[in-house]
Amino acid sequence: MLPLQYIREASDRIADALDKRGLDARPILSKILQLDEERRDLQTRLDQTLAEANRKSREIGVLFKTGKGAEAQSLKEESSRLKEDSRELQERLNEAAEALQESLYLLPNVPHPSVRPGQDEADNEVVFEKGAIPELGENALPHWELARKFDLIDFELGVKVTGAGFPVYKGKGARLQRALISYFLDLNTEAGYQEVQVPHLVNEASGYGTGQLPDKEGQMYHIGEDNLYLIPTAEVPITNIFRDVILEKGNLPVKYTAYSPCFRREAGSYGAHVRGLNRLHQFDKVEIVRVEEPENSYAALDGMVIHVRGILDSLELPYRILRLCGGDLGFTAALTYDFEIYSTAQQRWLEVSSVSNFEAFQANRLKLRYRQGAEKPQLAHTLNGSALALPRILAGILENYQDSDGIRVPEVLIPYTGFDRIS
RNA sequence: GGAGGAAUGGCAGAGUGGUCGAAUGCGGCGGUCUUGAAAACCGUUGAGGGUCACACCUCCGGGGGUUCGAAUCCCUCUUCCUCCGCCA
Repeated sequence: MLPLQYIREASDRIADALDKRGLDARPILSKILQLDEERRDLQTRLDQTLAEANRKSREIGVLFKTGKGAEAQSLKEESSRLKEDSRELQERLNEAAEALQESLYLLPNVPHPSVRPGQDEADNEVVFEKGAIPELGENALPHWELARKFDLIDFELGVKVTGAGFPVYKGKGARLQRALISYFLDLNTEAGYQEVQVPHLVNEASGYGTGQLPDKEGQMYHIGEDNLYLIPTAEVPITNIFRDVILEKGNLPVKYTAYSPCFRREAGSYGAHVRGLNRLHQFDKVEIVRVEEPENSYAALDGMVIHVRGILDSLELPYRILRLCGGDLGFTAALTYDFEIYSTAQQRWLEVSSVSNFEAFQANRLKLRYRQGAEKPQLAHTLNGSALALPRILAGILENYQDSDGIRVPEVLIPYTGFDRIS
């Protein structure tokens, strides 16, 4: 949610920037400005009415105290009348405020100046590419066949226990997965991110706080009986730690990392592109989250990109970095870099990380602020990224590290797996 | 799940109908004193709306009600604590 103050000051610039998303926000913006004015007008009138009523109440109090209770009667009646007026004003104010809120929820974040206009993923810009694509023999297999051949992942068993998209990892497959989680957490903590373990279910307020609600309701699994949602990413519980929080400037930046399973309904996606580990209902991810002061948030974003690059370099996987175009940019993000590794056996790129700056968009919903000394609190900036998402990394390792009779384990992971080869 | 108790400012903790946004203590900030620091003393110290700035309005867990007037009374929800039950 964009700060209202910002919309008042820069609605034209916002409209121009949102064109890059292919969205004409002008009608919504002018409605917001109009509702805002209406709301403020009603607020002023309500305040005046209440001020008058308060004054009379105080007078009545004084009259009673001085034993002139009889004189209070007419004041009581006047006060009652004011109270009735205020009730009506309050109702109209609530309606205006609610309408304003609804309109504000419709508005996505303003793209950063470096974001190009574009329709969809085809218009994303490749800003970096690294790593040789390995030459694999003709009998190179996609990861789902390797997983079956070496008994690493059992997709059918997952179907039996739960349903499609909930694989069972076995033996060295499970161990490799655990090794990756530990490896990522170690690298993140070394880079100054504090490790946290967070709940995997969140309440409604948290869903709103990070922007999954109300826009992406259908993406999350919902537990109706308790009105809780399974997290689609650790971003939700981690960032909501800071809901309704005022941080001291000296405590910024805040850097957290957490491992969590992620649950996504992914309604309506079937077919070859979701085969194997490519897209799951439950997957593992290690997330990094930062809270920054606005002046530093883009430097922080760069730092996160460099950090994620370092992880991919160490795994020696071929990867590229995309700057998302306006049309592909998530609702809450101002700037996003996607990381994709190349799946040699499938001959396609797989997204393994998405690193974003949300500027004040989430902070505004969260009421996440910071302050220096006696200054007025102001909205912080939030950022997050995957470092990294597991299943596709696993897929990439299986495919790119296969040879004629097995799969090598990347050098850096051997201390974590305890074996150097799957065969 | 059953029975009781509680929820107040960064923290602790007063306040049971009338200038209470709220005593007091601790903490924070500023100052006096000091070579410097500590101690002591003085001052200051919640958030949001609104205003050029004031005024003014809202907020004492959330929502609703009674009243001219609610932190204070009533209803309801949530959370926490104690006891019982169940349990990794």
